[in-house]
Amino acid sequence: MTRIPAADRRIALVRAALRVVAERGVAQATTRAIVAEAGMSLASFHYAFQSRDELMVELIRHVVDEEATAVLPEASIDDANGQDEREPLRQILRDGLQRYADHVSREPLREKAMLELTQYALRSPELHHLAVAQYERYHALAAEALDSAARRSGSVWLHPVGEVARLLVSLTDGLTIAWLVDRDDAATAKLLDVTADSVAALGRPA
Amino acid sequence: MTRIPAADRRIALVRAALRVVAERGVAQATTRAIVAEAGMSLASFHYAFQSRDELMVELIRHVVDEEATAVLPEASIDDANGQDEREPLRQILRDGLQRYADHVSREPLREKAMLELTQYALRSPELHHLAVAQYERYHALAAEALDSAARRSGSVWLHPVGEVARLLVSLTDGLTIAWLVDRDDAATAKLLDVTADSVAALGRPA
DNA sequence: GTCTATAAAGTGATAGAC
DNA sequence: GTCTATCACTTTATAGAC
Repeated sequence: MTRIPAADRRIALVRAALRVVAERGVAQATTRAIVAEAGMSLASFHYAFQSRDELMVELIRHVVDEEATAVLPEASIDDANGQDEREPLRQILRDGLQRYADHVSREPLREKAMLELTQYALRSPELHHLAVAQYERYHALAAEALDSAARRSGSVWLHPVGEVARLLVSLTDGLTIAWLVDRDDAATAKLLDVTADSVAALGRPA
Repeated sequence: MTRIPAADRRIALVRAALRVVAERGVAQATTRAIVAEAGMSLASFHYAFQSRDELMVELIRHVVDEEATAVLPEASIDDANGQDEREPLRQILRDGLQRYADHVSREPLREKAMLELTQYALRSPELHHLAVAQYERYHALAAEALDSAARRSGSVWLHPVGEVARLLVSLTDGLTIAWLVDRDDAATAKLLDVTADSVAALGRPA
């Protein structure tokens, strides 16, 4: 049972589409631009996908799956070193935010693409549920990271962790937009300080 | 010196364009859709504007000017009643956030349009500066509101107010996106509580 | 399965009558 | 100034040869 070529083509086209969306935006991600990026003919596109919309659905699914692992890889790794030395909650948050900010400034086009794809999904009744799934995923990941941070610092959250998670996701979305607009690294660094302070205030020693 | 008709037409077209963008998105805001909304012929569009891009520039300028007054009308009004009775900082913040959230849920299409227009501007070198101006404006307005909140509550901010302002703008952007995605009013209400707590932690009694 | 060629519909912009 | 008609181009999608 070898993998059928159509499936491979779909994957190649989705990846090409993501590159085009990142580089030039959703509006410029035409079928022609995508097949050119993938090195295929236009007809091959419609052999693999019934329509451009069908590709967009798969594209959004794809980035939701990927982004999850790309943005927050800190939750699990630092959790192994038991209860030996406790970092302050504020510092753990600051470090995590820094990792996120580094990710954004390393791949600004990708983050721009994520935001555009979310809004694209919000404009289509058929795609809206994909945006909902995307943000459920974000919230779950943020909650995990916050749980881990509380454990490692010996703290507890004063609000349900899901509520703090929604705050954290809102914060990261907002700071991403602000940075994409003005690319002000100094302001972002200070913003991370302030953010770490304000979120850390939502926890207390257990 | 009566106002020349072309100027009126430009205003009418900009307003029509905003309605189209809000209802159907930037991608669907074609010249034809806009003139239909404005009740004009296609040729009249190009009599008033050289190109669609020229209208988009004016549209973004227009919404930046308007949004400023629409979103944060609280800063000045409540400031008049001197030093008689002091509200707690946390409560002032919570009320302000509630006003913002009410605005968003009252005009979700408009907020969706604002976000789309920002991203549209971010994709064009010629329009990028408009997004920068938009966010400078937001940050200035947020700083004003935070100054006012500190005064009314007899508090001082532990960080420069500009930094807290950037946090506040990021927060509102983020919570707007989250709500546009899942329309979860209960989660948003709790988010506002958590947000007010965390931002209030950045101030202390003077 | 993969191509070229083309259909069918939509786009921004303009010409030219009035 | 304002319209209708149209140009030149791009888009998604398909037909049909190979």
